[in-house]
Amino acid sequence: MPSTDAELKKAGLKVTSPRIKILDILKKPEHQHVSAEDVYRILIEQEDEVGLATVYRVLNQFDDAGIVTRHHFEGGRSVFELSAKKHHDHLVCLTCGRVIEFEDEVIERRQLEVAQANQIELTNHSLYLYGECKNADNCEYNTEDANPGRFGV
Amino acid sequence: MPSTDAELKKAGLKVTSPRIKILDILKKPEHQHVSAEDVYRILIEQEDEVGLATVYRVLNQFDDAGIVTRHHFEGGRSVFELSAKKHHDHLVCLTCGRVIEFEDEVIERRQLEVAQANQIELTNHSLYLYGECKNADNCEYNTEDANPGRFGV
DNA sequence: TTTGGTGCAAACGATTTGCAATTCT
DNA sequence: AGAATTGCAAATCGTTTGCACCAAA
Repeated sequence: MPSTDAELKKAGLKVTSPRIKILDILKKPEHQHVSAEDVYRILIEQEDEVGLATVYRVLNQFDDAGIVTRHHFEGGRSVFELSAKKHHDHLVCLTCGRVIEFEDEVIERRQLEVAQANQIELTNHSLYLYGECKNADNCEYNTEDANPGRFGV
Repeated sequence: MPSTDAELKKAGLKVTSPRIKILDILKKPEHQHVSAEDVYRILIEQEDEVGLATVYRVLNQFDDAGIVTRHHFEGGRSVFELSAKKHHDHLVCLTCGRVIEFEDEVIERRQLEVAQANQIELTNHSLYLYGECKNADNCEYNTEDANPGRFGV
């Protein structure tokens, strides 16, 4: 895996302090799905002074460069995620906000067939499943990771 | 099918002129997927004076009442559609903005299985397929219905 | 040095809200 | 009458931009 610096260079982006910090944040497993405001808040919490506008700009550049993928969850705001090596969809718990990634061959194949049947050349798709954890134990609600209401319906 | 008036009453909403006009617009087949601004524009075109704020309020009330379903297509703004008698997903042409509704048993079933496997009680889901019409002929781009860029990536 | 990047504040587009005037029941 | 609804303008929210200043190559 290339270093953060190398990744930025490869994307044709100058290696700057804000970009390094933001990319490093996105790389942390606990920050798999964050909004621009989330990133901004995290930066402030770790005492790094980066303007909100810069966060938006950098995130957009990362999106353009293919470093991150932008998602439109219910609720309006954009959520970013490090571009996965592998395609996957999302299962979101509406109670605790936990996001589970999954991939289903059958669904993927059917999507292509549906598009085909309608004479459409599929360029991309988005599938989100929303639900609630069956056992309170599984549910991360009340956990420090919990972000209740964030994906509220 | 109940009259517009009856539907509003059943939803516990007072029968007012703006609500009747908006619901009637939503019922037209050519307005299956419209944004609040779309509705507002249509109202003005047909010489009906209704405030934009009212359009938003009414659309939200309809959503709460289950009369319409709100969608979050790529691009930010919300698109509303008369609640379907039958569940379906969407296939969107990014070139002409045309929206094709479809339903696929296999996909539906797999979704439930995926949720089940992850101990999540599925409450709802959203699946959007984005692509481009294969033949320029099929593509409604340049048609009066066309709304290019509206769903642009 | 030269080109691109950054912060800040103002600008934006979509949507919501406070409030006084108006309309259903 | 009395409660719900509307219009308008001001307020929000998430996001983008103009511009003077600063930093990487």
